[in-house]
Amino acid sequence: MNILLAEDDLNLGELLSNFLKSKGYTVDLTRNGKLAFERFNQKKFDFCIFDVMMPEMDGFTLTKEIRELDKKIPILFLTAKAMKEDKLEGFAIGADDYLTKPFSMEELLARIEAISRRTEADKNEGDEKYHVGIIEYEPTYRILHLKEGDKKLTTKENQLLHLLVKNKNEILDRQATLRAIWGDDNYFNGRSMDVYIAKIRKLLREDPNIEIMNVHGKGFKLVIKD
Amino acid sequence: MNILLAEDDLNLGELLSNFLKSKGYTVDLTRNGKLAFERFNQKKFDFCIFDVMMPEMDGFTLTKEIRELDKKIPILFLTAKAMKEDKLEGFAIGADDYLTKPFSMEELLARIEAISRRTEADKNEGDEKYHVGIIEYEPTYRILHLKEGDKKLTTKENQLLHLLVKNKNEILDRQATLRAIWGDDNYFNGRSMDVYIAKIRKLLREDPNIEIMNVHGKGFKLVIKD
DNA sequence: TTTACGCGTTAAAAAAGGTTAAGCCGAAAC
DNA sequence: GTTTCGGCTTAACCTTTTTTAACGCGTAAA
Repeated sequence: MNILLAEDDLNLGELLSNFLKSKGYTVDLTRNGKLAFERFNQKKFDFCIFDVMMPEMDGFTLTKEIRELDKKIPILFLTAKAMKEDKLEGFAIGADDYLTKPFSMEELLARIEAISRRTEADKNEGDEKYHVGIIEYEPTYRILHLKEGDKKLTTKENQLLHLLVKNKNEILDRQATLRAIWGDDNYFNGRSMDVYIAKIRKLLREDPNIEIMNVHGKGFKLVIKD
Repeated sequence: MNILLAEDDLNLGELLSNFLKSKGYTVDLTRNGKLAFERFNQKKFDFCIFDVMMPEMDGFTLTKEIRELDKKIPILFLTAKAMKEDKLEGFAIGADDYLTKPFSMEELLARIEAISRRTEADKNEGDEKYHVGIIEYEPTYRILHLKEGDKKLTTKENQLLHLLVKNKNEILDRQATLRAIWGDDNYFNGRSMDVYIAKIRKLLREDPNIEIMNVHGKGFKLVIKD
């Protein structure tokens, strides 16, 4: 299982990372929210552990950004103080659990396992495979199975399509998507994204029931008629 | 089934959310009425559960706002105290049921299922399809089936028409609609809405029995003669 | 009945998006 | 080391969508 760990205290970070690795998990340690977000968009994770207070981008902001793109991934917060408001805000934005420092390693492990068990039901272990209308799509291998043969997607095409598919029937927020894939939501990246939407639309034309509709000023939405 | 849950006590909120999810429902948890209202306007829900007392916007106000836009969606209230007046007021503004804390999960589930069963008759699972006079309308795909062919609606046209149709024969409150679609009921957005009403009237001219009438100072009302 | 005010409608301005092609740049091939 | 190629960005041009402006009319309050 891949865990994304964001912790600015490097001693604690290393400690946690090593402990979890010793328990058989794969751990990516980052030292602030911004780096964690970048990492999140590069690799597929199954679990997140975020320190609340971090430089560059705090755990709350990070969680909000991630929740725009992934509604399901479990997120566990670490905090120095037992501040109730923090706790409440944490849950409000989609945290799954909360751990107050100092905590024992065993406690951490117990929480991780508990949450994993709970969310295991709808977990996509390993390779994902989607059916987009009549088209099959494998984001892991960046392949789109079209009538005329398999089409290999480029990195950006794949990232964008993957997000669209994961958020089928829901609006994929423009800004959040830009920050997720391009790292910055400036004007030019926005235009670049529009170009990619055009590319993807062309690829999906094979099935006339597939539509990537624009929600003016908000973002895009993948809809499939049937 | 999509449930909108508004509860400021995040511990309780999480508890409920997880319980309902485990029962197969899809749950969106928000921590106050304002956020709940925003969420309500972004996604299609089948059921609401609101705490009465919340910061920013309480359950009553929230219900009033929502009832301006949707007369049918079932709303269940949660309250800490067994205040009779609360209960009465709750029903007065359109609550479907009422649950006093503390309550058991089973009780909650029973109520939800009871209410759902009761209102199931006119439940639109998935894709909606309306008959506006002789014109067919599919809000999900933003399509209006006119004689001369299908007309694709823009985001705003669709949002507004959808609200009108859902509130057929009833006044669609001006301010509430503006807040729902534009996010703000200032003067300019108001004029913008008037422009859209004009656009929609033009589109619906095909059937002379359809009329979007203005209720001075209150809002608009879609009526169909026959 | 006069005076605001709210709405109806059309047109123009502004913003956002759709699409294609050209340019750029780094990695692989030669 | 140079060339070639693939992928991404930027530019250009056009269309669509939304907002703002302008002007006229009906309604309700003073």
